[in-house]
Amino acid sequence: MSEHSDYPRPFVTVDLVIFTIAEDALQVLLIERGNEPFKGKWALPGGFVEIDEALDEAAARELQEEVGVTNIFLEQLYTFGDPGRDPRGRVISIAYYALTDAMRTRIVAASDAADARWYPVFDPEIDGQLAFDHRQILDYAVWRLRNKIEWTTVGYELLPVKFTLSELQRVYEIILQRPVDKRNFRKKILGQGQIRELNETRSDGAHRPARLYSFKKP
Amino acid sequence: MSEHSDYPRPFVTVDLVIFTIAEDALQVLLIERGNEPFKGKWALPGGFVEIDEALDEAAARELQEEVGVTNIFLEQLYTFGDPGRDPRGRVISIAYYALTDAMRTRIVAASDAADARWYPVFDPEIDGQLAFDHRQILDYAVWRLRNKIEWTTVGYELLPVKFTLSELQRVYEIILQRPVDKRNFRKKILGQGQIRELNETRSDGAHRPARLYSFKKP
DNA sequence: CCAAAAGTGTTATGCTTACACCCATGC
DNA sequence: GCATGGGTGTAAGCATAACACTTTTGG
Repeated sequence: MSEHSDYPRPFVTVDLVIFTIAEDALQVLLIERGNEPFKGKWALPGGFVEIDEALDEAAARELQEEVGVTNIFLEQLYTFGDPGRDPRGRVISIAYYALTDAMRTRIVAASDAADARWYPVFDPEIDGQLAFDHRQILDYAVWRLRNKIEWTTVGYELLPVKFTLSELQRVYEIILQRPVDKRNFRKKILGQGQIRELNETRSDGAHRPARLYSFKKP
Repeated sequence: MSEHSDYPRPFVTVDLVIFTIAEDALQVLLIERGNEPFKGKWALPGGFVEIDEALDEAAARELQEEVGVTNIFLEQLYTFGDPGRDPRGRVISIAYYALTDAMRTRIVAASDAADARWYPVFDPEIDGQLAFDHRQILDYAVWRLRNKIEWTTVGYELLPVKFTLSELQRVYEIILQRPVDKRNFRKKILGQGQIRELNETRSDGAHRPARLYSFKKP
């Protein structure tokens, strides 16, 4: 690095892949674009990184602005910067992904957004509807999430504080898109020692009530 | 994203963690800083992203400029962008890591570099000598490399085209910083089906000559 | 008493680990 | 013939995968 001042400076944004589980599906928050380019298409929420703000802070701020939640799982994913990914100019975007319980969010439309909504990730309806390179970003986020739940405890982040093991198992099945064996699942999850058994049950209709659990925060 | 033109634009660079194996150690390429800030300290090679250049291209170009190699393993690592990481201004850096056979490289000093050299990564000599947040970047790169060699075939990238299994095993031991069982290692590597047995041996002194192998490019 | 989800153990299989001796060569 | 690294197989332990019935509740 020699001298700074004469170098071209691209725009830098953060884009967010915000996942939740709702209606028995993995959902991602998308915003309908109100302006060109890609008017009428759907885009991941995002925004510019302020000059005095860390990248994680920018992502957390966007998260707060878009869905009104703080303090949820948020991790840097990858940085996308192909020239031409945004027809308006050189925009480098640091993508993050976040996991939240759907009930904690309140979706707030962004200023230039005609609409914001949850979209089922694996629904073919979404194909061809994404703006910019956001299909690529979303695919990468799904790939990371799938890997991550196999060897970490990140699945809890999609559920409320108190949950049943069946609910957690369903989260895994929805993300992995394959059935999971009930007994092996319980053995594995309980064996991780990250989950606390509560002295409460939830009665959810005409069945045996399920025991509630919560995640042990470290 | 509303209007572009009125947003602050940080500088964007790529930084490279270039690994090689030499003198029975994992080495990283560092450049002695000739100017303030951090004059006299050692920094990872890096440079600005040109306005019409993809991030991967910028990283590959730096690699070519610094060590004169092309077409080696190069992967995006993480993006570092804390305000204050560079005292000269807001600089967001996309870190990459690369793996190369030491013999393929010819180290070329950068324009403002007093010196460039390989440093042993696990040598305490390196402590406190790194400029900017480059200690953090290096630590993260080592962590990624360690994970990656456990479940991929990336180890080959640090060796010449033809190599012996003992050499490959030593690469693993050096990276993981622990001994590896010879028979289990050979079983695992050969079982991956990514390596071709050559009809050649290398005689390396007063011992039984070792059979040579090469990596099957996909 | 019926329907529906909750809950619970054992066996088989495959993968990972531990471990010790003979082989081929140069000097 | 000796020193040195190259090369080889088997048994034990551990983790993963497959699999079916009983329990508890509301209606």
